[in-house]
Amino acid sequence: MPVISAERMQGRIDAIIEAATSVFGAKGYEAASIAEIARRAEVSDGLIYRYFSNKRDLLYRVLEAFYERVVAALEKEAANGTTFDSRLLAIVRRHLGNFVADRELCRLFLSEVRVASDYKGSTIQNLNRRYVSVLTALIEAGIAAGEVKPDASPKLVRNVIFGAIEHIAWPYVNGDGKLDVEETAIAVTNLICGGICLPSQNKA
Amino acid sequence: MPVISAERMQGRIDAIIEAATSVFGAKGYEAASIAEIARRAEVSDGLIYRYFSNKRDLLYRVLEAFYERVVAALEKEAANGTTFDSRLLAIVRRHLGNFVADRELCRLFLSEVRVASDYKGSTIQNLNRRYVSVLTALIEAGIAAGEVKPDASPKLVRNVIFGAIEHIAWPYVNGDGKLDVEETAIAVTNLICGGICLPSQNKA
Amino acid sequence: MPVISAERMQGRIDAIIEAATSVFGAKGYEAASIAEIARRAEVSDGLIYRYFSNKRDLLYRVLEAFYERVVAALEKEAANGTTFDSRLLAIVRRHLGNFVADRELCRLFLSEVRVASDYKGSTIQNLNRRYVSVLTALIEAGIAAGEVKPDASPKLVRNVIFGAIEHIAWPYVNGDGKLDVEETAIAVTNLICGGICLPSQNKA
Amino acid sequence: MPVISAERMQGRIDAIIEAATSVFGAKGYEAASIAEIARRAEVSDGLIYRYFSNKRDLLYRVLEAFYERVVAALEKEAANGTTFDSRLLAIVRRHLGNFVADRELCRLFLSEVRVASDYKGSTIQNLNRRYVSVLTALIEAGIAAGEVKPDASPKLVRNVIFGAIEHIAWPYVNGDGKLDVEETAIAVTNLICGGICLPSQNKA
DNA sequence: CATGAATGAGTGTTCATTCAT
DNA sequence: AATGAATGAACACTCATTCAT
Repeated sequence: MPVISAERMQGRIDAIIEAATSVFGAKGYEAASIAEIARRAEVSDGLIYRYFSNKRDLLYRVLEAFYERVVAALEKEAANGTTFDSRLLAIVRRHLGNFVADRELCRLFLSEVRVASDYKGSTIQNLNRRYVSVLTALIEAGIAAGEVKPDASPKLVRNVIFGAIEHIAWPYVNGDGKLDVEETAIAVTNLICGGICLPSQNKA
Repeated sequence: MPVISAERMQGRIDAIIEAATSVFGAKGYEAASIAEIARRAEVSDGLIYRYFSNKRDLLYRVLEAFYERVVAALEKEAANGTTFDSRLLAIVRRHLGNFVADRELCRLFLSEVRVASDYKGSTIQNLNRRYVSVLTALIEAGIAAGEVKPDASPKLVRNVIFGAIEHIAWPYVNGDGKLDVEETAIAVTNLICGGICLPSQNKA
Repeated sequence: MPVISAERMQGRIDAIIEAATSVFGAKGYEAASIAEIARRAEVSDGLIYRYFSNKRDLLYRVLEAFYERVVAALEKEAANGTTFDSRLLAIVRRHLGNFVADRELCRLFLSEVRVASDYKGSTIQNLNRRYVSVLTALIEAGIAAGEVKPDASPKLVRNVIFGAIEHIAWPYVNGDGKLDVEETAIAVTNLICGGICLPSQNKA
Repeated sequence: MPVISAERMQGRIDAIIEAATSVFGAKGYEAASIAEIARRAEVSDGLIYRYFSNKRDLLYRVLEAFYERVVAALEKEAANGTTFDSRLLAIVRRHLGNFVADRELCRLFLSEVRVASDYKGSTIQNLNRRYVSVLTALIEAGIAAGEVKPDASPKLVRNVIFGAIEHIAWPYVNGDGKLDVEETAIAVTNLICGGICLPSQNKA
């Protein structure tokens, strides 16, 4: 029988995650200190270790909370739309939009987590798989519906699209340059759909 | 009149860079210690600071040496080929090949440098610009030659291609999975050239 | 609600200051190491940094504790006495006595602090000002009472007296020679009061 | 038979001392580096060790050169004058003047040497003894001539005077405040000669 | 349950000095 | 004689984590 109520406990956890989100976001993982997070959450240092096993775990939980939100939104997004083109555009637009809406958290993910050795096998990686599988599914559906070339590899296409978008968004995420979501989304979608080569060239 | 010959001096520098390459590669930047690098280079700790201004500088110099090599190779590669397709394939193939040939250094670059705050304005960034400009130039040439759609944005295309390749290569670079250079190069090149959508779809 | 009692906390601080006093006193500031101070205080290195912001701060706090004691004693001393002569003698005697009673701390102050660039504006300097102002006030009172020449500059006189005493005490403080407090106090006081020149000389 | 001429050797030594004087003067002993001194003297690091046994020795030689100059000047000064008063004033004036003329070297001496453990028994201390003995001799002469009270202790008087002057000059030497040599010299001399107490007081 | 005092491992960097060339 | 490359010891400070209170 817990001495504090489940609600209060959850409130504590949420407060810590919220504080950690802003401190990690503002300073990065290394430069952030548990003491500062505790202070901001109005909690003692030690309490953090009751709910999180260590600093790294706290980072992951911050990003999990974020990723869950983002995965849900993408999955919902994917339910809409009729044609392949429009649905692809919607996914690309939303993915790009995430970088703008949550720049700090995206930077945290790209620079501190995906690149780290403990990423493999983590909950975050599983969330990432769910996230990207939305696009894989769309492509498979596109093939089935005859909208996408039957010999396209869904996984390859998905990697090309996400890789492209992240590469394009990174300078912005890293605090350098602007990012026009709509324009970029359309350009990327068109490129992926139609390719860059002139048909005449291929015939020649 | 230097007390040691220029050759010996260069030998020292090379030994340090080589040692640093392997230690940084094996442990990552943070976990690597100057003392271990010095030991491996059979040099005193202090000597490293005669040739490199600090640990960070040493990391950059390791990657600069690598990047210079890679840039030169890509520029040479780009000089060959006749058609746009064949030249694009060559560039893609080589870029992918770099990840296989120098996995550790690529990981170092992707995980410790490109993501870091001191990347902007660094010599490495300039080398990176030279590197990617090879592709930009090819696309511009392709447009001029009527091989590439005139409304293609060379910069966007370049970002999509490099982003895609890095995204695809990352799991391998990070020590997970395989990477079939030839197969991947062809698949990516085809996708970029021809897109994924069936022409009939666009007409509908 | 602190985890340890205020007494125990103060005990820790006192132990650190005491340990620092003896280590700084024995080896001087530079040669003293935080590790040794911590060991002697039976405390971890890190704890010192909870109570003191850095090594320099620790030195200052050691001397502040000392100086506060000494200032209070001098101010109390200054309250006694009737004639100017007797009160001046008491101050001179006490100042000289401090060098004997706390040789190590005096040496620390003279050789590591007063001479340092961070002395200006420090708490120690303020304590020093309070300390010396006791003498300035006495001289002003002496002038007001007609015991001291009306054209004597209190500040100059004060500087001459403290400068003289410190100069005389230094060899002793630095571990060389003896210091007879009473004899010296009387000699200095007489010299300051009566000067060294024979009246007949001045008339001639 | 030396491979270089004695003149050239002396030239080297002088150049090193001159360079050391300015570097030590500008940065203090600790912050000065042998490398910088060597660079400024247009000499190799190693050569310094041919003429000076170590960094500390170099500091002492810098100050010896300075002190020899200053001692000679004071001894010459002391030869002039007729009355005790005028000769005392001249010595006090010159001593104060040294702080103004060679502020950096005086600071070096007061803050880095006189306070150090290796001062005792050094050549510098011997020069200092010669320097102050000029004043002792004057006082003894004053006593012999009936100008100074016969019971005045020459050594005590000398210490009071030098202590006072150094105490007064220190803030200026340390880069804080001004120093009016003439005014201060007169005030100090008068105080020492005549004392501060009113004769009437002593009779009462 | 909560606190926050206490721990202590871990390391980049400088520079006086030496000695092979 | 002169050089300057090479050495290597020495240390304050931080902060994630623990556990006595």
